[in-house]
Amino acid sequence: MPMTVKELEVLHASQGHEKSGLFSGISETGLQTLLQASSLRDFAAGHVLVQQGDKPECLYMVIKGAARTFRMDAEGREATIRMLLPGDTCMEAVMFMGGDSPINVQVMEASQLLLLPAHIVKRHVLDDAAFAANLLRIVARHYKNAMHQIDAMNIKSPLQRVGYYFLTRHLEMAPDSLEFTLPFRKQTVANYLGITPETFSRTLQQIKALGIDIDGERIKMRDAYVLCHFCDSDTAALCSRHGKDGCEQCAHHQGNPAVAHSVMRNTGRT
Amino acid sequence: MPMTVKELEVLHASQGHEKSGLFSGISETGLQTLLQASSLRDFAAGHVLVQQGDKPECLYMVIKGAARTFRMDAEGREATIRMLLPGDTCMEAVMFMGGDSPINVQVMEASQLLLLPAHIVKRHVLDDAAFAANLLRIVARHYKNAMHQIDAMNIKSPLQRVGYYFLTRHLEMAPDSLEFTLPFRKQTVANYLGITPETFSRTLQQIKALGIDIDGERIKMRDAYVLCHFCDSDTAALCSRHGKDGCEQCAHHQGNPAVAHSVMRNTGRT
DNA sequence: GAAACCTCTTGATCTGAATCAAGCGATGCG
DNA sequence: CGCATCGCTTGATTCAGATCAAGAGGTTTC
Repeated sequence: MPMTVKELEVLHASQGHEKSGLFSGISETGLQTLLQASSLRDFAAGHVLVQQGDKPECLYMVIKGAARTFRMDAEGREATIRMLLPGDTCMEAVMFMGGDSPINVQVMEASQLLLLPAHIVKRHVLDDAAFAANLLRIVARHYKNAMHQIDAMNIKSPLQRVGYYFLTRHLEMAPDSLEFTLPFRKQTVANYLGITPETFSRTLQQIKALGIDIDGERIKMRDAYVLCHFCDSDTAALCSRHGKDGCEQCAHHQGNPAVAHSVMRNTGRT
Repeated sequence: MPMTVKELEVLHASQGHEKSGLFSGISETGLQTLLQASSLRDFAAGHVLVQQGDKPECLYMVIKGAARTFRMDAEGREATIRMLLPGDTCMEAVMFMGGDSPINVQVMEASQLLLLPAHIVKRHVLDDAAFAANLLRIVARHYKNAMHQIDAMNIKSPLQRVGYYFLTRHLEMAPDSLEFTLPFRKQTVANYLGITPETFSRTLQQIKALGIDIDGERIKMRDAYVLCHFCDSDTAALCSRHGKDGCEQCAHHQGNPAVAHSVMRNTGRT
């Protein structure tokens, strides 16, 4: 089921917020090949696209709406891996992992997605190094994000997790504004951060005390530097204010004797 | 500093335990190009190869010894991301993330590593789709691993984490034996699992009660099915005993009404 | 327009892992 | 040979976040 002309138009219109770069730099004919094989479909809120254990059949790109990927244990408790907004893709990594899908994918609101069959993607990777490189970049970015999640869980307190999440949200959504919104409902964000909705709620109270106004899903910062406490060396690179005067926190990123020192301990056998 | 003939021999000898498949399926000339540009070096235990914030300069492959990748927060606390044994590579993903390295890499015992300069790797990816596909597979596998870590932290109790870790160790190291060893010292494993050494130690006591004998770093299972409790759908695919009679636990993987049911709740707005 | 529902918030209690603090047994060194 | 060191274990205590329970505010439904 190739796409109709109308659908292609919709897709092109969507390229504006195309963050993933899945198609960037690839030849026009290559793009045509891929799009011919794809289809554009609408899904209702809550629709489950992929379940753990399914064979990965498609790469999904969110055109309109939102989705999430998550894992579930035997008791039915969920750990959110990623939350997707328009332009984001999922299952690109899964199809190269080998074996069945380790994740569930669920549409979170009425959404429109582009579906690209897995066998097409796999074949095209071997034909087109630029496409392969794009996928590599995307998967590497996911991996980076996963690493952040890991150390957030291992290391950070709820306040730090939420603060860091706010910082990345702010930088990604509206770096020039003192205001941004939560792109998902609070319980979803809480699960993504690995805390309960109750704890999330209480943590928001603490955040308010730092000078951030929270009104429903609207977050208003008193000034541009209130989130600097939560900045780390990765994130600093994305922040236009990094190193400026107001950013007191940044002092401890560059030299960071604590790091060098701490790394040097802890040698040892296998 | 290209490799000497002798070093090349060492490398080829090492291909036996080459898990990563970094070079599999690529042309002989391509391989030569890559190896010409690489070097083989020895490092002492504890040596830090990369620190957070460094520019990624090399891809590292462990030939002999062991290494680990980890992140550190401002207070100097560490979260281990991966632990590398011979044949494993690191920094392949980082060089495609853009920006500085979000991780530290440290050699854990006297080790020999292959160093492949980042600019060579990046260039070769665009020349050789097979190489790009190999990298994609490797990074995807890391990502999968990271996802396991995430849900382990989010969801699982220490007992479940350790059990799951033992299961994967067992399947990876010696699927046909009732015995395997911890490849790292206990405090390192504990950190990888996101728990303290004390908790790890206590958890091992619980594990013993399940019929697993722990003598230092040697782990002996009473029978092949004692770890089945910790199996999940991902891991089942690797387990030769999956579905056999002794594997009672597996019953709940196939139908798994809990999963289907639980997924269906939890719809909702953005 | 009232009732039912849903999300989020707030409060009280409980639990389990971190922390603090010894103690044990190997290994290495003077 | 005895002492120090290191990795691990074990015990006691603490405390943060989960859980349980209730309530407030907003939206949908009939």
